[in-house]
Amino acid sequence: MSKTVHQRRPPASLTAAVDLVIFTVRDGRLHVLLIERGNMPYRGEAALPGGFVRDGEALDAAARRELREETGVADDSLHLEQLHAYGDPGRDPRGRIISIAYLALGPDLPMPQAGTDASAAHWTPVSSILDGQITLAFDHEKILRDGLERARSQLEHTTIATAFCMEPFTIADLRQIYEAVWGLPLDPSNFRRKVMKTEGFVIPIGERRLPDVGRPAGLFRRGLAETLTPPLTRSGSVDLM
Amino acid sequence: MSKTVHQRRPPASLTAAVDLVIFTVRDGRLHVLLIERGNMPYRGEAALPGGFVRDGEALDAAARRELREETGVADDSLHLEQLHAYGDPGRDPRGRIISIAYLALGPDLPMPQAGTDASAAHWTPVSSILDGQITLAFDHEKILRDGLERARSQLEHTTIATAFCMEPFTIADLRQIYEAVWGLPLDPSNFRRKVMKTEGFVIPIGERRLPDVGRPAGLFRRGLAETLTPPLTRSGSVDLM
DNA sequence: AGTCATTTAGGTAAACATGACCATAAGTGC
DNA sequence: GCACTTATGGTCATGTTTACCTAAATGACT
Repeated sequence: MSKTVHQRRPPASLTAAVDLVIFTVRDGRLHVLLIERGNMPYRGEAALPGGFVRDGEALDAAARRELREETGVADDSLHLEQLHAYGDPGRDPRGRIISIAYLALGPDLPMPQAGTDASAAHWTPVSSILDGQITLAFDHEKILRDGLERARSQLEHTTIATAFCMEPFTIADLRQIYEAVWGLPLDPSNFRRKVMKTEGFVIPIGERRLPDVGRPAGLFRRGLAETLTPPLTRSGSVDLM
Repeated sequence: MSKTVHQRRPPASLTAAVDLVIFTVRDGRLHVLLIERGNMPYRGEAALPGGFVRDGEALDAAARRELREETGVADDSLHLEQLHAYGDPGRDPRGRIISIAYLALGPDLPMPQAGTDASAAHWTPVSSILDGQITLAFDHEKILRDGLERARSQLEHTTIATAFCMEPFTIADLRQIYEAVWGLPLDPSNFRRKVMKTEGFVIPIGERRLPDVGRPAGLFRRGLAETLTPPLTRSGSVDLM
């Protein structure tokens, strides 16, 4: 047998799609953007937003385009990274479609509702999918779980938690992101110490925000650092339950 | 506009391939398995092993099959994980081919040379690609660099370094894996302390290996743990350079 | 004005982890 | 036995983390 043995079998011809796991944090809980499917299959069911990759279009570009179409948000203001490729035969009843899933993180955005694809989109608490209240079309629950695990891990090692925050933000805002994504309460004092000690994580802008109640909090914007050394460990939690 | 706006553009029809970054450690240096291409394009040049995904074949299955075809190694003895999908138009002159790259880690295997695809395969020091001595076809150098970064990161947070070792192995064997992948010398004493302290990383089998020179070393096999808590940091190195 | 609830901000001590280094153990070759 | 090599174990100063505690700054309430 020669090296070309697998060339004898015709390569499968298929279609590529991108699916997006778009996370945000609203009132202390992690939400994901879901759409209600307007076409068969799974018509009327909840699914991750996504669409087909076009001719001559790069994967990242397709993901950016879908993100823009689904959220109406300017391109570069959201964090977007490739998550995983899903290509099991039979994952889509329409045929052989492999999906490149992307993870997007953003602040709690005003969702444009009219005149765009986003009209069918809803922010949904992630917990309501994890506990089975809502089921997703295709293999989208698996994709969502993988995206959640990636987001949780990224918070430990990188500064992307700031992508969830609208600038300027307070240390408490940032802490709520961690608590929502990890599902754990954190000690405010220790959290602040770790964040402040990491050079370039957040930069004070010298102003303060007056809350409804309590002492005013210092305001910050994102720093230039991308990686956390040392990492923020998930273990340092307070057990309030 | 309705949700189906993007359905009007025909989805791109394309071909999917899997490419493999197969790492091993030989005499203290990290090596990657490369093949010499037998067909156009890039005929005669070095490339990562890989091939097309077949009709009805899952991505992971295609990667396993290629791994077996290229190395002649039993399926489940090597660590295999999906790395990233590469789909830029123009990355392959033959047409729109998106490649799902996989990362494989294994011990220094006896490579079957005759009668298989592996006849064109060679273990190549990763350093000789990074410093430009060897150039790779397609975008395979980018894929290799991504795979290397993934492997380096995985060694910090997981126990997959044991996948590089033939059982039973010594702590020094394991340390050499870390030194080869990270490209850093580590303190033997401190390394041992960290490995032993992590519950379920390695399990002593009570025997010892007689080396050519030096005190006999205790032998171990893989434990059940998959994650390292705390992580093994890359910083704890001895500067011998 | 004074008190209270609330939240931010900063500090402390014990436990723990780390890095650099030293000492001893257990083999081989001479 | 002696020199050499590698494995293994320990020490110690230093840094980090955790679980707290205290103080500061505000609005609400009386």
